[in-house]
Amino acid sequence: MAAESHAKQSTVTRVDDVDLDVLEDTLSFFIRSLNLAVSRDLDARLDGLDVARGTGKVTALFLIGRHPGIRPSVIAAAAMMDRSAIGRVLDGMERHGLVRREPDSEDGRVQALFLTEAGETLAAEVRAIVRESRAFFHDMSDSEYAQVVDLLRNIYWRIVKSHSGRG
Amino acid sequence: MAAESHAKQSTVTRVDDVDLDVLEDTLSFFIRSLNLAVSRDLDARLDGLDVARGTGKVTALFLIGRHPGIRPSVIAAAAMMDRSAIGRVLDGMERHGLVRREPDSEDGRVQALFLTEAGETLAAEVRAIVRESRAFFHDMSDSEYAQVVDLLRNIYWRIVKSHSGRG
DNA sequence: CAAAACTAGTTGACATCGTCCATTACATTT
DNA sequence: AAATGTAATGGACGATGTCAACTAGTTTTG
Repeated sequence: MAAESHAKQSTVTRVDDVDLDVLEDTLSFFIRSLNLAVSRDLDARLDGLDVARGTGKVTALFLIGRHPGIRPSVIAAAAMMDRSAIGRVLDGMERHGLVRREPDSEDGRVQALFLTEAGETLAAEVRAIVRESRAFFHDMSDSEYAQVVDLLRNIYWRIVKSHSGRG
Repeated sequence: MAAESHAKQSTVTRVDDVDLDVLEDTLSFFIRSLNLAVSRDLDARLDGLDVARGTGKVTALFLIGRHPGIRPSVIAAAAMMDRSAIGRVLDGMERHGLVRREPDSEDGRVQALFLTEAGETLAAEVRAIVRESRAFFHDMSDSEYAQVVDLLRNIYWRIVKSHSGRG
């Protein structure tokens, strides 16, 4: 479909002139490399806020805030992470006094997660910052932004659901 | 713009019913979490091929193949990575006999990178596999896929260029 | 020509992350 | 009561990205 300029090779000195080969039309490449840029940007905005570094903390903060009593495994699934990884994230957040873990009343294996006062406050701060992170994509129009979000959101939910159904 | 259902909280047991709060309309969230899923998928496809794990190896392979004599710092910029990180990636590829490093004839500080025979062969294999990775997004139509790629590609190049221009 | 400033690449230290595996505790099924 | 399955924890491991310090070569400046 796309223009496959697969012919000549040439040495380059500046990134601007680089040819990415197949990667030029590969969504996963852009997701993977933009992930680095986006994470750096978010980390900078969240600097000093107890939730910097990693997608897990922010996701956990919002999910617990929105669904008090939620269990760790649900957060793991939504963040596309391992249960043990989320466990460690929660350890850190508990240590920082953001999260409280209680045994679930119905199921003894399960933990129920709640935000502390500090957690609620932080969630509000972070919510504002996350909204501001839209600025990183300042050269996209609102409709373009909404378009990409819609398409990626669909993929996201398909994957999340397919992993919750089976294995 | 988007439906902000910011009111009620409720406990959930399944991921399917989860409300992501602001993240639901946040591009960086989907990029960050899809990055994990996409990387897992690619790693599985590349299993055993000397380039599994990490975006760096694949990017380096294609860039060197396309631009023989390219320098490490250009690859670093294109992969949105640190120069030192790329250096380590190249160490590994050199150890695996995929890449050759030569001193640049014009500038003594600079290295010129080339693929070995094995590198060329691998690049061809990986090119095919990367094309197949389109299957991961099988529930997107070709036009939707092209749409997202176009939009993300623009952002990608803006960031790459802005980082090459200044600091 | 000499000193200063800059650039390319390497190296080591460090924190984080994701994965794998074993273990404990509890539930549900039979 | 026994077996199977699920929730969470903990340790070990490898890979990754970042930062700062260092070497070496180049360009600029006076």
